[in-house]
Amino acid sequence: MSEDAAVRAWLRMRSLVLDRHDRRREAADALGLSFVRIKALRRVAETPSTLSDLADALAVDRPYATVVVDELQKRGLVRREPHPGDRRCKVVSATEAGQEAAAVASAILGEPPPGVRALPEADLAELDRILGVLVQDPERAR
Amino acid sequence: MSEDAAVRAWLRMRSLVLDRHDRRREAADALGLSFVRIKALRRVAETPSTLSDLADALAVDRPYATVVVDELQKRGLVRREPHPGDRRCKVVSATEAGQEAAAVASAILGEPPPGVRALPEADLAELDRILGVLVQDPERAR
DNA sequence: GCTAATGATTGTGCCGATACAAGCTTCCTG
DNA sequence: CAGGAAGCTTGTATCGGCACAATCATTAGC
Repeated sequence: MSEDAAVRAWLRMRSLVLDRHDRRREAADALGLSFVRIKALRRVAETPSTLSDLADALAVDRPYATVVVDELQKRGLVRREPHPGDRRCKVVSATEAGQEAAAVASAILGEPPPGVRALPEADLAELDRILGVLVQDPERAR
Repeated sequence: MSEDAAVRAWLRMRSLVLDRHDRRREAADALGLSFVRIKALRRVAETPSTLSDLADALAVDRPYATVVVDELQKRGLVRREPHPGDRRCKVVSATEAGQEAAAVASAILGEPPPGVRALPEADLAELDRILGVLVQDPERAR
């Protein structure tokens, strides 16, 4: 029973994010950047990180992370800075322009489906709260 | 205020589906099929459809839908049948093997993150109910 | 100080994702 | 029936995604 609710809820969430309201293409068109690059940009705009960390966050291998950052850097959206304390690392962070671009992306990707805004106040609060629990969940165990 | 909750809830949902619990790769590996192909397979397994409809559902152009179906057919997962009533159309449906493969995919993709199952009964019910409203929402308007 | 781990980069290469153009069959409408 | 619309297929071509292997720079452990 609750088994079913869990699966059903999950499938619904997936459907919403992946099918009914997937605006990734839109964001990609708006910025002229591919999905991964946008994800990388948004990530470093929020928390500057080393190439390795970024690679992990994007779930790609390190060499590819380098390529992605190269591209972003070529466009002046991010910069590489030496890591204080470990000269092997480079810390990637967003430039001014990068922050702006990231904001544009977030505006597009963060815009919820109309139905969400149309929700009764109470439902919205509930939804938000429960999702908050879920994203926090130390389910680092994959 | 509720503005923020809507955006936040949406971002959380996205994060959950796209980052924290994205098992698409896993499904792809398990079946030896790419994302789009799996999506196509699951779709026709549930509701047989014409190539055009499928193309729309996948958000790809028709020629590509043909390619995707070709591949699935070559593997014996789907079959093309003449559309009764319109001989221009082919109706694509899953074979026995296709149904099984689709079930495997669904088992992987439908498995919710552990946190969902760990939710208090009441929260889970709420979540499910609210998401039900959202997916139903005639937000066909993109 | 030497050797092994860690991090970044470069070079190579393959495959999936698609779009676009063109052609064929079938259907519909005048 | 003629002409055009609708649906499928084939052919062509480009591009992004991304892994792998090898290389160089640093750091860390013995």
